[in-house]
Amino acid sequence: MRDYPDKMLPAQALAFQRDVLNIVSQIPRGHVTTYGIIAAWAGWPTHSRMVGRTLRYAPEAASLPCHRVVNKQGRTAPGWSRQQALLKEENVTFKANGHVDMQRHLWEPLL
DNA sequence: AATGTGACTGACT
DNA sequence: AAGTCAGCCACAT
Repeated sequence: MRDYPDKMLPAQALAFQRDVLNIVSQIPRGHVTTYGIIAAWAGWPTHSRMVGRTLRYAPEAASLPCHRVVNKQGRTAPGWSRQQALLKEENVTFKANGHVDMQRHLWEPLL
């Protein structure tokens, strides 16, 4: 199983995974970011789905605040109901439709 | 080789 | 607000 795009050279793949995990680790408490933003920041703007894969299979996922990653609509990960509870614990607010209030909590990496 | 399935996104209705 | 559809990729069947 690989957690990175086919077209990447091994060195790029390592950088991609490193960047993804690094960004996730930087998301401030009470904020969220999106798969697309992470992918773009890592230099592969069309690989938002790969970010999801990388997080899903990341061994050290338990030590990362990966619950602070949602899709652009503010939807939480399917099949992971606990994610919403974790976010609510840090005062992240949800809209009536069950989506994160992105307007208020979206965070983007700087530089 | 072909098709279906996602921790996705954007542009439509 | 909620669906649908087309791109998007790696993987499983």
